[in-house]
Amino acid sequence: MDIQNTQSQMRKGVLEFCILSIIQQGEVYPSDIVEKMKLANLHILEGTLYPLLTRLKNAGLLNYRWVESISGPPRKYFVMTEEGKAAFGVLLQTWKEMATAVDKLTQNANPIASSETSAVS
Amino acid sequence: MDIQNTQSQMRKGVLEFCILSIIQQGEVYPSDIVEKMKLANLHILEGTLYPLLTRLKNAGLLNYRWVESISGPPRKYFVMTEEGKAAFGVLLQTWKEMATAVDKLTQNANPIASSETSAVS
DNA sequence: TATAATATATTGTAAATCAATGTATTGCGT
DNA sequence: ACGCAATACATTGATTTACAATATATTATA
Repeated sequence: MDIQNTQSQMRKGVLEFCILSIIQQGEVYPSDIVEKMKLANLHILEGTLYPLLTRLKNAGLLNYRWVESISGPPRKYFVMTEEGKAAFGVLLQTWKEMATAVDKLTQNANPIASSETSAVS
Repeated sequence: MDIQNTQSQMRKGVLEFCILSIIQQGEVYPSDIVEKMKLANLHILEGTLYPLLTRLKNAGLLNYRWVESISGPPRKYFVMTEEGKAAFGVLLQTWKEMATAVDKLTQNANPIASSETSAVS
C-alpha cells in the first residue's frame, strides 16, 4: 500500500473518460492518444490502451478506419459513434458532479492537517 | 462494458482519497464513513471499506481505538497518524492537479457532441 | 538483406471492489 | 432466561482491469 498506488488509482478512474474526450475532439490513432494524455500528465501505456479501445469499440461507442501511413504500418483512426457521443455527454456530467462532490468533501480538510481531531460522543 | 462501469470506475479512483479526507476531519467509525460518502453520492460498501481501512492502518496512515457503544458492539474509531496527514496533503495536491488536467482536456469537448470530426492528414 | 522505427495486439500477473456471507455483541419483548 | 432484531467488524470468491513483457507485422534506410 503505497501513496503512489492511490495516485495511480485516481488517474485510472478517469482514463476512459479522458480518452473518449480526446476522440470526441477529433479523429486520432493510438499514438496520438498516448501523446495527448502524456501532455496532460495522465500517462497511459499501449498495453492498456489497445484493449481499452477494443472494449469501447465492441461496446459500440467507437469506430475506426484504416489509414495508410507514409512512414510505417497502417494506422487505426478512431472516431465516436452517436452512441459514444451520448455516453460521453453522460460521463462529462458525472465527472462534473463527482469533482464538485470531492471538492466539497475536502474543502474542510487542512492541506497541512491539524494535529487536533474532534471528539466524538 | 457499460457506461455505468466507467462511472463507478471514476468514483473508485477517489475512494481512498475521500475516506482519508473524512478521517482527517475528525474521528469516525466505519458506519460514519459509509454515511458521509453516501451523502456525497460516492457510495461504498462495508465489504470494500473494512479491507481498505485495514490496508491504510497497516500502511501506517491510520490508527484506531475501541470505543464502547451504548447500543451494540464496540466501535473502531479511526484517526490519522502524522504519516497519514502528510500522505493526505500529497493526495490533495494530486487531486487538484488531476482535476485541472481533466477539465483542461475536456474543455474543448462538446457536451452535445458535434457530428463533425476534424480531418487528419 | 539486415536493422531500426513505427504500429497493432496478446498474455500472464497483481491489485482491488463487490456481493454474499459469517461471527459477535447488545438490548428488548415475552 | 430465552430468542430475535439491530448493530458492527470481518472474510471469501468472483470479476475486472491496468500493467509489464513480449509478439507480430510493415516501412524506410543503410
